[in-house]
Amino acid sequence: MSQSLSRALQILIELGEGERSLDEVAASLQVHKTTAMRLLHTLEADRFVRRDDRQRYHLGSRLFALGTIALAQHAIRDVAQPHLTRLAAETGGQAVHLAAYENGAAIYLAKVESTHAVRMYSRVGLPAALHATAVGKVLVAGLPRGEQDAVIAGIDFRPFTSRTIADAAAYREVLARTREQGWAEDAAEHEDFINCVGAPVRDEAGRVIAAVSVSVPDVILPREGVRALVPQLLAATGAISADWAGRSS
Amino acid sequence: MSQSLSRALQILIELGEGERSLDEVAASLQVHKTTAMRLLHTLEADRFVRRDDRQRYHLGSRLFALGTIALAQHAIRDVAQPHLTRLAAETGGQAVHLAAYENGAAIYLAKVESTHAVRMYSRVGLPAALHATAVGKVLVAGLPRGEQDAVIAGIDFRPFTSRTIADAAAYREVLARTREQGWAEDAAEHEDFINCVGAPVRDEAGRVIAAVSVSVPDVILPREGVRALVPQLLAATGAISADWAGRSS
DNA sequence: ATCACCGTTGCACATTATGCAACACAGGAA
DNA sequence: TTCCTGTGTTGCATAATGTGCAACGGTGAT
Repeated sequence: MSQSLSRALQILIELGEGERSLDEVAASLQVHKTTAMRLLHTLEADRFVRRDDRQRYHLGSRLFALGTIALAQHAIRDVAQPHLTRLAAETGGQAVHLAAYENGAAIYLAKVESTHAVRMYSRVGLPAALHATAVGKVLVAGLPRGEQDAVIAGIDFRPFTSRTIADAAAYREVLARTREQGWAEDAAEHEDFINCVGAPVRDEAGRVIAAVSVSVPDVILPREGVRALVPQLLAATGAISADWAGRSS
Repeated sequence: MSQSLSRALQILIELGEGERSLDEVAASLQVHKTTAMRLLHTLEADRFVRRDDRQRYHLGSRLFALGTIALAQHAIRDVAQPHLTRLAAETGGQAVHLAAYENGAAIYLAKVESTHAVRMYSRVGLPAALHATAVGKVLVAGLPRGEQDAVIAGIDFRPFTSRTIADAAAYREVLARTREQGWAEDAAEHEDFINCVGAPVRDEAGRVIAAVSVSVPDVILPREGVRALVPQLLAATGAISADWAGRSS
């Protein structure tokens, strides 16, 4: 692992929280300001960061240039989008998400915003906890056995709510049930008062390549009401899977 | 400047052109594969790159997570968007762009696609050459004197077409004219058969903070026809500037 | 089973990243 | 205008990390 590079990446992540001065970056990294400055200048040369008139550092345009490409490289998004939109409409304007597994997390690739006033917070690009979300459970349940073991071993079972799964044994049971029934739920495990159901999108060989979820706050539908949305969810994921298979051949 | 970091950033830029294997990355960087691997693993740990089942490397989700933020940090986009859309409609469905200066280039922040079949290629996040585009000229013309001299000194006057400005002296004349008339043009200097006009968006202190352009292929409108769009362009940039001032106070 | 290819690990040392001291510059106050 | 403060920048020496080598491990095809 490269220490300099890690530091530079931390700078980028931190600038995602807001602009910074050289001194602030150096303090945050716990390095001398000269060290921070050289990293920042290197990042600036390739437009990963930019400086304003007052020498404040911001994220640069290269991030959105490459970000657009990175997102477009997830081709499943284009295939899924119309189905996600329809699913959102069919379920009464609930929030619908598409997510994929990446390096220890479920990453949101697409979303259809809820039309309701009360909603959950999410953003394309943000990771969701594998042990506390419906999409996370679906994605881990769909991993090959060896990879799944490695992933579970790396999970920090930190609690989001009093209902969050607390250990690997309980998680494995949930994964087994997810595989058996073909869908998963998050019953106020990630966020109090919000229930989700999720199901897998598969490629033509049956491998899980993404997950779709519907999220509903308690005030709109109780848990049983959210579970009642599973047939529509499964129809949508089935349709996406079929379209993906049709597209690949 | 940090050599390791530069190498890592080159990896990201290259992955923007498509997936790569470890060997391909090492060959491209001209380093031993162990060196490339360590950089890739560091990038992977923070989700700047991801690996697929076949050990191919791709851009990671952190890029679109941070990219979204980076673009949103350009607050002028939100203010300008409705005006860009209207300008595009008023000019008969031409391509309209919003750009800002960043580290030696004009960076496209927003665009309204042309509704015509024949159009120019551009993408949000991509840099445009300062010497060959209307937005480039507007942005450089609006820089403070000292900064402008430094920027011009750094320009590589490479030709895009036979009409591209070829040296700093000619460029300075064009900048002077741009300042005087309040707009600039690209008369098939960036791309054969495409003419553009551009004008500045200013903040309440009169500083140029962005540029707007209208681009039209010859087959749709000849150069004089594009110039005839300048009044509408100026009305739009004036309105954006006013809205920006109103928002800042 | 063997082979070829490609990713990974451990080690030593070559090279670069780092911090220090000094300097330069800009902005604000007197 | 001058002075002071704060912050970014430069040059140098050396400490530390990045690098390449050799060997190994794993996978897929024959």
